[in-house]
Amino acid sequence: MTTDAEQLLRGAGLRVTRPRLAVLDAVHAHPHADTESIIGAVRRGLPDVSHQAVYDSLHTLTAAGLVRRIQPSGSVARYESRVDDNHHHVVCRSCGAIADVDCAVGHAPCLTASDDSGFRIDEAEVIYWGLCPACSTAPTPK
Amino acid sequence: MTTDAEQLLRGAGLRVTRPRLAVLDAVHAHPHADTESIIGAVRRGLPDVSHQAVYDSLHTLTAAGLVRRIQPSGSVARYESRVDDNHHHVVCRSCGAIADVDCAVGHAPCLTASDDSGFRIDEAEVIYWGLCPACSTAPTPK
DNA sequence: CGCCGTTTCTTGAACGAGTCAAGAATTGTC
DNA sequence: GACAATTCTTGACTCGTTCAAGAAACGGCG
Repeated sequence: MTTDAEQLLRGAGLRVTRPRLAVLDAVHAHPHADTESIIGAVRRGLPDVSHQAVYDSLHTLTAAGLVRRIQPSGSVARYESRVDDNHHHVVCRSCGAIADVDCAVGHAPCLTASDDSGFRIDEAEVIYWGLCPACSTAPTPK
Repeated sequence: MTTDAEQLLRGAGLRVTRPRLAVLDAVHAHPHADTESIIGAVRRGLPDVSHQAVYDSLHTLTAAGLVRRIQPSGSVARYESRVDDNHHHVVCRSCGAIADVDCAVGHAPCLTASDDSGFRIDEAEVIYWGLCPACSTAPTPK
């Protein structure tokens, strides 16, 4: 496992550091986790990492395209390791649960807007809002 | 104009207050404005409104469906008055500019996920990421 | 194998959008 | 007009995230 992560980092031209390896593992192990959860997961194997190291690592990994950052309205930043496979997310309005959804309309056509206003579009991000199975049957979150 | 806004509020079963009217006007006048801009716009006509009144009004109006809240990753909350017409947004990665885009695939089919994981989906939100015309020709944001 | 320059991490303070809470003012109804 | 309910004002406060300075780790080189 560590070897995997190490190769990913080297492949991206990044230095291999303990915090980065741990962060990469944590994101793989906990898809859609927020930063605080990732800090917790990282510290299980590396008790003394600073929160800042995790923030820095997440930024670096995101910039390198090794993890993806998502942030639905009203939520804190979350991270996942599925990248470059054109999938989207469903978010529960009630409990905030997130699940993956493959692209609705085939391969990657979501990238086509009807009128792009002159923008050079490079990514289409889709978030479906609704209620997860649990909240759907048992309403009234509060 | 005020009459319009007043009818919208009454139609939604909301009390008609000066701050709410001003907020509604401001959102109509400045699509995709963030909260701070809206506060500024509101205070041009109503100098003594508290920021809290604006926050409250925006929440109420959003809950009533009179305005829509959008919040692209890394941005603060923004509001717009186009509701219920199934349009999406393009966001410039460089300068943060936002433009409207009509639904790519016809009427409202974006609401169909390929596999909804058991969620009861009620809305599909699409954000296209790219570079606006200005940033596209003049690169290097920094 | 050990040194060196660069990058990354630690520590701790700071920031800003947004929220909470208590009391005063306003709304709409009787 | 007066009352109950809602909304607004004021001001403190939270929480995720960023900033900044110095210490430590990384990896290329001899």
